[in-house]
Amino acid sequence: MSDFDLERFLPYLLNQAAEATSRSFNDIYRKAYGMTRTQWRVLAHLGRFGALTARQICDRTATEKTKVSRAVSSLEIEGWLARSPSPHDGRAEILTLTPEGQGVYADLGQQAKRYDAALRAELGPELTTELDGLLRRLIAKGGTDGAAQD
Amino acid sequence: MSDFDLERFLPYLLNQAAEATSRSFNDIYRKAYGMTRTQWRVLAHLGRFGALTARQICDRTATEKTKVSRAVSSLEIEGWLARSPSPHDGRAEILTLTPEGQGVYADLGQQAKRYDAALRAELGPELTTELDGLLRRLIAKGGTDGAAQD
DNA sequence: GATAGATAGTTGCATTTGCAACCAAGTCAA
DNA sequence: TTGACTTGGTTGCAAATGCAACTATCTATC
Repeated sequence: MSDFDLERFLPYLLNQAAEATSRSFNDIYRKAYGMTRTQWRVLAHLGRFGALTARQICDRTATEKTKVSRAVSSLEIEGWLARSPSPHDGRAEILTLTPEGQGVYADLGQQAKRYDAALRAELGPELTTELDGLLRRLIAKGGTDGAAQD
Repeated sequence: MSDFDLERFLPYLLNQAAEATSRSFNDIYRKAYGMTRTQWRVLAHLGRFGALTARQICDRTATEKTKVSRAVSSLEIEGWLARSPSPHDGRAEILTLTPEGQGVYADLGQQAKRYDAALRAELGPELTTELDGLLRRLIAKGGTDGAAQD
C-alpha cells in the first residue's frame, strides 16, 4: 500500500485545471464552427503566424502529425485553409488561411482573448505571470517527443 | 485580425504542461499494465479511498460516467476490481480493488510518487506549493459540470 | 400506493485518436 | 548515379471517446 494520492499528483492536477478552464471555450468553437480542438489549434497558429507547413505546426504545438494532417484536411474542406506547394521542398506544403478562415480566426481570437482575460482576472496579474512561468518551465522540461492523449 | 496568440492562452498552456508532464508516466502504466488513463485514475482512487461507487469516482475526477463504466469493466476483467451490490441503493455498486489490484496500485503508486517528486524538485518546494494552489483555484472555478474532451 | 421525475449505470453508434505502415521527395556518401 | 537513410505527409485499422438513448431503481408528491 503506497498511500499515493492522485489528487496531489501534479500531472493530474494540471490535466484537471486544463480541462476545467477549457471546457466552456471548447463549446464555443465546437458549436459555432463545428471545430475540434486540433482544428482550432491549427487555425489559431496559422492565423497568428501566417504561412506554415504542417510539420512546423506539429513542432510548435507538440501535436502528432496525423492529427494535424486530418485537421488540415477538414479545415481545407470547410474552405478556411489553402495549401500551396513549397518552393523549397517538394514534399512540404505551405498552409495559409483563406479570407474566410481569417474571419473565423478573428472571431474566435477575440472571444479567446476575452475568455483568457476573465480567467486571469480571477487570479490577479502577479499570480498569472507567475503561473505562466511555471507552466512554461514544465512544458520545456517535458521534451519535444510525441504528442498527447487528451 | 485579432492578433490572438495561442501560446499565451491559459487553457492551452495548461494543456501543454499537462501533456508534457504526464507523457512518460502514461507510458509506464500503459506498457506495464496495458492500462488507459481512465483506468489508472479509477484504480488510483479506489486504491486510495477504498470502497466507492462509480458515481463517486465520476464526481471526484470530473470524468464522464461512460468512461468510468468502461474502465470499471476492464479493470474487473483484469481481475483488479470487484463489484458488490450497495446495501443502500439497488442501482449502485460498491467498487473495491482485489488484492491483485492493490498490488498494481502499490506498484504504480510508488512510481507515481517518485515521478511527482522529481517534477516538483525541478521547481523547488515553494513554487510547487504555489502552483498547487493556483491549479486548485482554477479547478474549483471550472465548476462541476460535465467532463472532458480529450 | 401510483405515477412523475431523478439518478446509477450500460450500450450503440458516430467521431476522434494512436500507431504502424506506407509513399514520395530530399540528403548524403561512395 | 546509385543506393541507404531521413523526412513531410497520408492512410488503414484498432482502440478510446462523446453523446444520446435505454433499463432499473429510487424519491417524491398526490
